[in-house]
Amino acid sequence: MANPQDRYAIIVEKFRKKSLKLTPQRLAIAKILALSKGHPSVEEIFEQLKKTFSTMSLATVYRNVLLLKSFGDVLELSFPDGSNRYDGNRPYPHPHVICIKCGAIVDPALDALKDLTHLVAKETGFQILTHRFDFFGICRRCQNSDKK
Amino acid sequence: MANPQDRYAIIVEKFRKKSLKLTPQRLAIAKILALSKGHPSVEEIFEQLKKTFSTMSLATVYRNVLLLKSFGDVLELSFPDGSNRYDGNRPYPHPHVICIKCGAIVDPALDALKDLTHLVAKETGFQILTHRFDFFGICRRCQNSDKK
DNA sequence: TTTGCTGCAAATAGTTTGCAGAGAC
DNA sequence: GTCTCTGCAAACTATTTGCAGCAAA
Repeated sequence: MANPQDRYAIIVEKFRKKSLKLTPQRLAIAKILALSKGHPSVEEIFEQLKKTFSTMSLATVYRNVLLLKSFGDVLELSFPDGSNRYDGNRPYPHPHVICIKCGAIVDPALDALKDLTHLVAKETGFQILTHRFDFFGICRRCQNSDKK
Repeated sequence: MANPQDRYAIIVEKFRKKSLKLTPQRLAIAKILALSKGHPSVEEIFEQLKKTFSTMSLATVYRNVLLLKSFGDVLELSFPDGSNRYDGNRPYPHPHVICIKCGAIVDPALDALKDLTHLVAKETGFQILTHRFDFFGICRRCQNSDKK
């Protein structure tokens, strides 16, 4: 994983190369996605930016997140309840472990994964382009607070 | 995997045990989900049932699919584009391989999976309840038709 | 007869779109 | 000065809900 500052620089550079305008709103959205340690939702990005840009619009957040997704610089995590959160640090597919109580997301190391992709390609004849591998459960903290 | 007729019988038995009414609509929805070889969407179930029940309502399909999900008799497959499809044959989590061109869904055998769950539980301290493991790619047929 | 289910219509939530003015280059 | 982007409001889509009548048990 690239360091967050680098990820931000990479994204800005892509905007430049594609002759897209570097508006303050766009840069701020990119910065949140690249630097955030968590996995913010569109709503969270919007709330955070309203402090700086009083006229910030949800539509602008949606448009720019879509743009970054299309560049492959943001990974969309879609949850069973239909909500989406975004990862700008590791924009490539990787497994997640998600707490269904508190919403925490952990990224486990799971080296066996690459082999599985090949295995599946071989077995099914598909050309595999991407995947999604998420575990749902209860994190250690929530397990403990249940016991109270 | 139980044979489809058995799956249907199991579901009907659950309705009975829970003192839920065996309405013709409910039974028809359960039957489609249990017997269908594909992975129908709510819309598809609805379209199919309109032929038999001219007054069939989408709300009824949604309500009964929800019911079956809550019993663990139907697995929801949610796609990146936000659409949902349902599997009543194998209602437990299992991997899918999905063609992004034609929408075909294949269920590969993937025995390594159980070990991975334990591995992840150990590494993260989570109590893992369920998971989702989907591959996206292009099926053999669509690969060939591209070449034309 | 009782209770829960269905069908309809309205409500809801998340996301997208059209358009006019603002701002990046 | 040009052309894209933003902000706003309206549109849209998938799903859920309230309610009155209907049907299963």
